[in-house]
Amino acid sequence: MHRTTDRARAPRADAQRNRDRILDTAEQYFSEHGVTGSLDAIAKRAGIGAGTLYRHFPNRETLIAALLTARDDALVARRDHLRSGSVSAADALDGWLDAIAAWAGAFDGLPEPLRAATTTGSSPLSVTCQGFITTTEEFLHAAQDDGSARRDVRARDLFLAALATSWVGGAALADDASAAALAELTRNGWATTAPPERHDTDHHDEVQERP
Amino acid sequence: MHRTTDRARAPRADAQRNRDRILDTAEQYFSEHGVTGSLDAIAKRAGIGAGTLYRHFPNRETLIAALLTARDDALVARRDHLRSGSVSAADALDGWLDAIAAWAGAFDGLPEPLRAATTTGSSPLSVTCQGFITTTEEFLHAAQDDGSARRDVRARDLFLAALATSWVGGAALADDASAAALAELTRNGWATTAPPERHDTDHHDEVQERP
DNA sequence: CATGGATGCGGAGAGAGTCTCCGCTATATC
DNA sequence: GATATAGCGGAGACTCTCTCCGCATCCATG
Repeated sequence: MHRTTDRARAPRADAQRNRDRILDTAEQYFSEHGVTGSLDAIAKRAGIGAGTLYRHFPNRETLIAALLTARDDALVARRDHLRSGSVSAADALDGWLDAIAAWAGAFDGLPEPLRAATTTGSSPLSVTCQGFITTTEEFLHAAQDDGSARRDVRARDLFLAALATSWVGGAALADDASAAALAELTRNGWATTAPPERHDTDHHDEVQERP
Repeated sequence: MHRTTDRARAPRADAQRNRDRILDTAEQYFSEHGVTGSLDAIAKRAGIGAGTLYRHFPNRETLIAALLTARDDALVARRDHLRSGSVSAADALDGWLDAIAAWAGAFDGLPEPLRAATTTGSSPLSVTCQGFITTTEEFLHAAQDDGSARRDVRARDLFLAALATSWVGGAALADDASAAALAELTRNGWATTAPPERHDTDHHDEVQERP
């Protein structure tokens, strides 16, 4: 035996390089063809063998998750900005849900695996989604506490609604207006006051729970 | 030449029989495996060759559309019932959207091709969807006219929202409550009055269009 | 620098699915 | 019955996912 410590050996340089190449290529390929694009095609374009791709990312979901962690940073930044910003709780929640929808729209077809991940606990995507649901909860509670959000709404459902918004606007040929409309519909849904134009006289006279 | 008339020959009996077998088998298979189930497997289970299946239904979408026309009748019946029923315009719209969501949930994964069909004009599913959007428009207009629905909502978007509801509750392991929540969210979204419990004092004081 | 074991590479190929092609069969008509 | 033909079936071309394993590469050590 040659090693005296039991720390793992440093990762091989080529392995790291290949991983990066895969990620770069996948980012580009998924942008062009959506998240259902061929993985073998990505390997070929990246100039590596299929086996290498599958060793780094055993399945499509893992690859997507890795791709998304890069973007997670942006979302976390947005969260922090909204958190510390001077906007109202309602606007913060609104902004956050917008951010989720935008994030879920990073690639064509992305909402589908995200929804699957929110309902089937065990996958790299699941933990990401779970984290964002928790953040949604935070914003939602704040909005509920100051009376600007209905109390009979759950964070998980708002998250799913944001995903759904993204899903509706999904496929290449979709209609942007529809996604916006669904987002608006959702906002009207959770807000305590039916917004006439947006930011109107807020008479939150009726906030009640559903048993 | 043997025929003197130029009438088309009567359709072959086996063709009709095969078509029916395919439809029956597909109905069953899709119920078990969702609309993405293998078409060749359906052919095999139906006891016919793959070629026969593909001659009758050149692609999955066509098969789905054929399968759905059977169910369309139920939806049309529901429409007529709601139309002539004594319920309020708001309840009619609500009931109709419910019916759409239920229809779109007939098979796992059905919402996806339906959404695709609503945005890409040319397919058998598209015309079906278009028809239902038109009906949605009818119910929506009625509700808008009596002030129970916001005027800044489009029928197409409500249809997509119903599809989205079904999509959220989609995959086998999904959470029924979430689908219900999204439906409720949507209802709160289009109704002019934020429903405290359901059917409350309706003070539709603010109905306005968005430019 | 040399070397040897661990680590990672790559691509052939198995398996599953979609869809086509075309020789043959079953069917409707005469 | 005879015959023209609509329709059948399944082999097989193509695509995609994913595995396996002989071989190349890298890094730690002497």
